Amino acid sequence: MIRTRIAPSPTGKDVHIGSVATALMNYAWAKKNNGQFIIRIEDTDRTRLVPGGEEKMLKTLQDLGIVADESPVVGGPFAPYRQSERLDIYKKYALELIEKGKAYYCTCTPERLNDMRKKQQEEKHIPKYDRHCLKRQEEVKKEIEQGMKYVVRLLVPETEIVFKDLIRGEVRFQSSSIDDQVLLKSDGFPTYHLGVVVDDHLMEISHVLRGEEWLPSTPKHIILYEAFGWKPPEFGHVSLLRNPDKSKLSKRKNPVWASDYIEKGIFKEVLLNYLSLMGWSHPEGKEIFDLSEYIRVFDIKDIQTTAPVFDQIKLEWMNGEYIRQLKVESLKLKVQEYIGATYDTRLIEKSIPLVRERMKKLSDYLPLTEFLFKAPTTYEVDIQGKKDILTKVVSSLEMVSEFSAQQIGDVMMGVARESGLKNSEFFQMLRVAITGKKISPPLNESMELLGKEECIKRILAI
RNA sequence: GUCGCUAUAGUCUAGAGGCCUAGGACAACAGAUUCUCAUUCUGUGAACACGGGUUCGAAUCCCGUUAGCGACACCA
Repeated sequence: MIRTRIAPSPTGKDVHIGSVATALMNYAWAKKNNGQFIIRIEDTDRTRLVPGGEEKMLKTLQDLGIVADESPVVGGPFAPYRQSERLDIYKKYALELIEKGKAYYCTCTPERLNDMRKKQQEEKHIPKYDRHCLKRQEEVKKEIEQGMKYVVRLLVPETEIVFKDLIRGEVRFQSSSIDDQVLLKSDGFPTYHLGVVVDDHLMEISHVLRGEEWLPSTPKHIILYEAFGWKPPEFGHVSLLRNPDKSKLSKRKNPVWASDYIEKGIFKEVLLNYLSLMGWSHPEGKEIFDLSEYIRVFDIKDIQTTAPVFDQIKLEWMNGEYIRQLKVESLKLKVQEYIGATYDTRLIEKSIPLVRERMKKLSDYLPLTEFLFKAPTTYEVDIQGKKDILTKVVSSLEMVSEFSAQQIGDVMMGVARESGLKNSEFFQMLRVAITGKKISPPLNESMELLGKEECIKRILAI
């Protein structure tokens, strides 16, 4: 049985797009194999907890269509799915390791640890716990009985750890470079390492696809699995998304929350489609495809090892492609939902065909069509000197019987010819008079939408 | 600093020893269509990091160098 999971920490205001990318792969792998996809919340760091972060994260994932079979919201056979509610479990397993001699108590203070590391750094040694407490366990136990704060540390054995990464192949580490990891913190919460191993085992996770940043921690996890006598899952480490300068994607340099993109008017399906193309490509070279197709053709063995730069330009191009595929009615609904209910429905609907080719994202709609809802108050070009021509425009417009784009165009061509201006000059002047801008949707059609009266009013206002 | 991962155009990628005078997409540039912008269409420039091997033959395999990134917490 294939069971995958993502284990995000609610330390941000929403789900990180990097998490969305790995969630997508885990989800696809589970669904492709008729398995289950699980969301587990790893909220063991109380100092970094962001209020509301978990709810938002869970909701976004749900909205994106990455739906969990088991999670804190829907529950499941291995509940609870929130680590802060599983404290007893971690404690029990930490004690089991101590009994087996695979872990030990430590009462070293942060101060002592700091001093120790400082000294090690000065002597150019790698900072590593000196096992001060390991040699005095009886003493340490007494200290604990007297109420002293303590942690549980993993006793890292002297060995070589070799494992086969699903994406990178064989990877080996010497355990001598690994510190005796803290497993249980002095506040009774587990560290990531304990929590992730215990839960992945208990929840019967078969495949762990996670960010490359975890690769150096994997030997620690394997040591833990061995200490418990458990079979580790398959690991696959996915490359990290990058900023344009190739550093790890960060909010200082890039929008990183899924909601940043949704709020800009990037479609959810586009975010998934684009993210799926980070480090993976469709076997037929297709760029545009939906989630069900992705699930059908996705395979872990096709995941690339190089770390991709997240390119907003290409993301927006893709969104534009989706926009142009939409029917007028569907795009209208999306636009309405995006801009709110205060705009004239009829105008929105009529304007969609005019701007559909010009939009890359929903936030492009309003800047493009503002002039339809409101007369311009400023003009990008000074057309005061063209008043005599504009007067002729007005009288010609007044005579148009059927105020259609076609008729308006015919009549305006006539005025343009008489005006002595080049077509481009004439129409730019008229465009500015009507819209205030040098660039706009097709002018004749726009004028038709505004109606004869409004057009004349706007020209006379110059 | 130590350990690890990675290395095809500005970017995303195809490529699993001969099919590669390296393919596609975004971006750029040029042209066509056009009342502007956009769409659409056509075209152009642009890459196998470097050095050694292995082989009849290497973008593809091996080693080294360089570079980038990541990890070295009572954070995940």
